[in-house]
Amino acid sequence: MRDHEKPEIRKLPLFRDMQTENFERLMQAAYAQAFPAQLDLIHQGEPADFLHIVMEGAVELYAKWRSNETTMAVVRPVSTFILAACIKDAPYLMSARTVEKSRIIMIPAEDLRATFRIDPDFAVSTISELASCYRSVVRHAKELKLRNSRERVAAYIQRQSRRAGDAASFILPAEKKLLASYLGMTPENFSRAVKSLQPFGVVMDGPRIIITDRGALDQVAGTNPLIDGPDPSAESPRLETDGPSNIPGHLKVI
Amino acid sequence: MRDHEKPEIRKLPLFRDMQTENFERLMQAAYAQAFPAQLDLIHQGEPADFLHIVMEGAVELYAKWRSNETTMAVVRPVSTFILAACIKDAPYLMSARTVEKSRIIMIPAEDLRATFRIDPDFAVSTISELASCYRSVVRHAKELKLRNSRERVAAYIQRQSRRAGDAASFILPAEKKLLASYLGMTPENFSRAVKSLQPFGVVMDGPRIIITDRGALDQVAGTNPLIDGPDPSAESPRLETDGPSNIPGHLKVI
DNA sequence: CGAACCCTTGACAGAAATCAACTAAGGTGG
DNA sequence: CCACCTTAGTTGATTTCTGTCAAGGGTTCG
Repeated sequence: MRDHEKPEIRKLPLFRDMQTENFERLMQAAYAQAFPAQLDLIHQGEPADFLHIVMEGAVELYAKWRSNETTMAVVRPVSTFILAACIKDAPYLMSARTVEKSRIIMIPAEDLRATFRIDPDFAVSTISELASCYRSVVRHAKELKLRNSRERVAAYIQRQSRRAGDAASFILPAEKKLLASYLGMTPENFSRAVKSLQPFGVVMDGPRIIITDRGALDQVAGTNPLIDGPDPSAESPRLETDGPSNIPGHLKVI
Repeated sequence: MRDHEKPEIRKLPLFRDMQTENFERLMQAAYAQAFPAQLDLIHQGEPADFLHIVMEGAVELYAKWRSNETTMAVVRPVSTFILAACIKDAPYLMSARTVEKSRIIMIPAEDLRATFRIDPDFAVSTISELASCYRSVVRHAKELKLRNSRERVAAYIQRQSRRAGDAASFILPAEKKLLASYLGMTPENFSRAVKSLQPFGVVMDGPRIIITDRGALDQVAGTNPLIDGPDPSAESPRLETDGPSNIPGHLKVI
């Protein structure tokens, strides 16, 4: 593990409050490794042996069934993933592959479980992290069930713009087919959905999205904190609330 | 609270391992109340004040957006619900209403949070409970994204049969329109989906489902523990694994 | 008994997936 | 450096799936 990485991990909400001694022990048991793009890290169904942390790059969490495959999330630095499987000592429900060249740290699940049993502060942090993950997936499921594909795309654009500080223009953070899969539609339909938002103030120029009429977009997107997550401008220094959804160590939004 | 209820709550995985003193204190702060059918208990967006426990009856967790409404889960005795919102001290992401006449116990969220900070065993139980909830929603999202409506219905029938001890026949545990909403389709389509399974060994007679050809049904359903949950026949006395999905205190499957 | 309500069925409309064709961009190997 | 190949993305045509609307049978409950 590189020198600068340990303090970065220590800053994550999950590890921030634990005892230094326990943190150091966890880190000693950890492995760090670099992977090229498009490499499979985890297969769904395998036993969960390691908690993973993305230090650089990006990792896609996806699921397969028969011949279908769908993206469940994309994890960016610095964040953990597949925490729940490690805790339950159960098979991974999702597979993971690198989207780009990535640097990953792996902490043995066994050590993790041992640590939250002896370190109450770490246990509390784990509770908080899991509750956030849970709420994140609930939002994802709500979005899938309540919005149609055009509304999902509109809301997604809305969220990204908001994350960029209410920017009128931003670059899509991943390949469009990946976004399409995350949003539960085909690449073709993603393309069409964006195009159909043109009368509502959305223009796409290659990887760039330009919002020309936010009011009209709002109208279609119907953004709602109970689906799209809390407003990142609403500062929430308290641990008890959902953190902003793209801060290091927080949620797995593309 | 009735005399027999406290020991029942104590048996839940969430409360089983905590210190007696802390359990007693939590119970003292709790309210018990009976509600008629179809009564709203919780509205999404409200601050999470109480952890709820269903002692009798059944509670539907649902979500609304614009004019759409969808069932996210049905909780049956004895189980907790909306744990994550309580932990994060954040707004409920889902609403809740009674399906039938129900008896509910409510534990102030504040006391809950205070308790897992001072009782390490309770913290560990909370971690385990949350991880289970998380995995449950991930499965739900996977099912929605990977299976079409007929496959979802087939898999649902498969799960219910398995839960009834691989029974060839069972009674649907809720109104069909509720099941349809949970499975992400309209009541009309649920009806048609079941009918379309007739050539694959499924007959519906009112509220009763009869499986005449399990092999054919398996073929359509493609049941998979990574979507449908672990096999309840696989006994898992260890706390670390996902428990059977309909045992008291465990997951929110209809 | 009437009034809801649930469920089913049919007809239709709309949404989304699939298939096919084409462009553009990026990478590879000569 | 260029020809070639692969891949992402877009668009159109078509099929399939799903939702909507409407009607009717059956049941429950006041």
